Amino acid sequence: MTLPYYTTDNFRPRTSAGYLLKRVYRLVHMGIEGSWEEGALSFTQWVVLAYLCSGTVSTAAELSREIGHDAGAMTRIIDQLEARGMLTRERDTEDRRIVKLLIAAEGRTALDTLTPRVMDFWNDLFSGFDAAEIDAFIRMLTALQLRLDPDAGGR
Amino acid sequence: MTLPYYTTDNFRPRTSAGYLLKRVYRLVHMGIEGSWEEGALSFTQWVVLAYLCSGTVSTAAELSREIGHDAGAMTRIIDQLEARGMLTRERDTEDRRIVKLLIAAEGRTALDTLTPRVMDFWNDLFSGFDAAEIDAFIRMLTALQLRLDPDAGGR
DNA sequence: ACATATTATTTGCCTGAGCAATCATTGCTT
DNA sequence: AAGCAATGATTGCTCAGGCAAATAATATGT
Repeated sequence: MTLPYYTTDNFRPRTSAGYLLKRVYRLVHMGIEGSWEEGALSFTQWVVLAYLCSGTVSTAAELSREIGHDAGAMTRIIDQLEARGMLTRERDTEDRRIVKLLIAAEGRTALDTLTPRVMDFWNDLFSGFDAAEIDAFIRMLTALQLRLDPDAGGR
Repeated sequence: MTLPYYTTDNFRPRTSAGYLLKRVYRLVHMGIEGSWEEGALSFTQWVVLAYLCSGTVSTAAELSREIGHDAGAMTRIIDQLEARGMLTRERDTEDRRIVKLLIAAEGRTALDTLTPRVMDFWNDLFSGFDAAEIDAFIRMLTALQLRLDPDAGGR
């Protein structure tokens, strides 16, 4: 049994984990997307394409579960990507509820351009820290995620 | 000069820091707000009140800078809090551009109820980790924030 | 003093995400 | 086989947040 981390004395908005999580995420998100040229994909669209390309998911439902994104909103993101020729929809023949998503050539070239930029952004941000620190940071985030959403690991 | 952390081989959406940051923040946000009863403040409204109560900020502009929240949206949050009697606006007499925000008794009682719940949520989430791990996690978040927004430290 | 730049606040507009409802399809139960 | 629950995809609705413009007041430079 460990002691409580926060007490009335040491709990301050500025140094609280919630404030920092939100702030860092937002700065990263805007930092990455802001460096892309006008007319490029949005960060969220990139995430969807990257998941699709990784081969771990192939439908809208899987994507929304995996990313933790609303299914309705996912439909619209896919609409946009389809309209831009980044992917195609194909009704599954065995289970006709399912629409399989197939990344198109256009989508692959977009990924080839954008993914290295995302990696560079993170590598730049992480430069100066040693790998053990970063590993610990990511392990902590993973552990917190798992505790907040026990299903997350089983997927 | 350190080696790049991410390479084409090890960079996967699922284990990337961006995915984890977003997911953990969202789960925390919804976990906290979801545990409050119907009709309570929103999490964002609580954050604003908590900052105000801490005494480190006293105007809308300071709040939006501090929290990293849009100034226009901040006006509306303050509108809501004012409408619910949680705070009052008072035009500054020396610099008439400024509207000083004063937390009301109603606001203090709301904070007295909600703030311990937020602390409990975090303490619960952090239980099982030792303080050194949590410290390292928060130090890392702080360092990343500072690197992403160098002005953040000076405030 | 006067013109210009900056800051604080507010408003309108637009986009994107969450929620609930709907429809089609499949799986399960009896 | 029929009924019912569960799943996948989609749509309309609503709301919150980001952006840009407008307004008012103050600071700065010449």
